[in-house]
Amino acid sequence: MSARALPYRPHNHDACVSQALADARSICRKQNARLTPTRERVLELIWQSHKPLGAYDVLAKLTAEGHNAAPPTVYRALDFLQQYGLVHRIASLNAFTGCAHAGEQHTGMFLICRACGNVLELMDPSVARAIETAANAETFRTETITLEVAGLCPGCQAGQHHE
Amino acid sequence: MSARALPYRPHNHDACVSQALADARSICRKQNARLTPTRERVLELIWQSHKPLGAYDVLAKLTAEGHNAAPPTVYRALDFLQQYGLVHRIASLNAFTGCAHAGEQHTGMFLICRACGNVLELMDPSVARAIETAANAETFRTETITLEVAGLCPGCQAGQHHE
DNA sequence: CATGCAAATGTTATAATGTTGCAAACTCTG
DNA sequence: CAGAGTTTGCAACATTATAACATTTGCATG
Ligand SMILES: [Zn+2]
Ligand SMILES: [Zn+2]
Ligand SMILES: [Zn+2]
Ligand SMILES: [Zn+2]
Repeated sequence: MSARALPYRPHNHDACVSQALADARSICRKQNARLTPTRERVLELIWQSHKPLGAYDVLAKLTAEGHNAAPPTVYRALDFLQQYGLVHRIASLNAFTGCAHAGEQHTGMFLICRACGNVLELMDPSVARAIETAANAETFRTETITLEVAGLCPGCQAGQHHE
Repeated sequence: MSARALPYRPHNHDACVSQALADARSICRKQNARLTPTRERVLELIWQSHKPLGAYDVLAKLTAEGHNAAPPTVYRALDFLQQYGLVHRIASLNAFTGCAHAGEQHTGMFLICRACGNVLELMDPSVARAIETAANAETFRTETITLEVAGLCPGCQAGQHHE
């Protein structure tokens, strides 16, 4: 057995967040994209949760800390972050999660625990290949893949629901 | 080359719809589920379009034909139809489409054309297997899979956008 | 047939999610 | 600094989905 994936066991999540922000700054710098304070703060808020955050969750957090924000503030920041591959939108949850493989070419596959709400992003080339093959067989030109798996994470299978 | 899949070429779609309704009646009868007039009409409206319909599209059609319907009317019918595997919800579109393999055990994979809006539902065991394998490797217990591929259908790759 | 229960529907209101349009402020460049 | 392009503030609005409660319907049973 391999060790449990990071979101499923205790760890210094502040370090994850710092790393993600550092990566984001680097990615944006390379592409001359402006990671403005609001955008960076939204990214940070999203990373601070292992569970995907809804746009209005983010909005509430911004408002709570005195930021004068409206829905477009958040949606624009999220659009930017998605565009540069820093966050993903989880369609089945109407929520957003930090990309665990920012900068790398990948097709996100999300394992979403229905009990604890945590999400693990996988990068599995063989899944991506199988999907491509199936689409090609129909002469379909693939552009974006939405792959979200709902179920029970290791922790919650045992009944011990964790945060 | 195999022939194009059904939605991508002209065919007698009325026959598709009739068949789908007949199947639905049979499936419901077997399970003692009541395919009431409203539920059946919603299923028919959804099948009559190769493009997924939003709940409010369905509502508008019902209203247009004199049915005294409100949002819950439609959402309840859709919930029922989903429960018995007669329609699928496409999360990335907030819309619903008739299930092309009702009654069969399957993981739906949807090819969604961003140009013409048509959706083709595939049933590909090797894709399902690859996803299961990847999830199992993380000790994740899969319950439901959302797999939606956006891109260009064969017709629209040539530039000839069709209905 | 009358009664009673459960499932289904009607009805109104409201919640949750996402967008448009325009003006003001900011940032970079020459 | 002037001008262009980008980002933000702000108000209104659009779309999607649900809650709560009353009413009706279908069906089994006495
Ligand atoms: Zn990612
Ligand atoms: Zn869990
Ligand atoms: Zn199906
Ligand atoms: Zn097309």
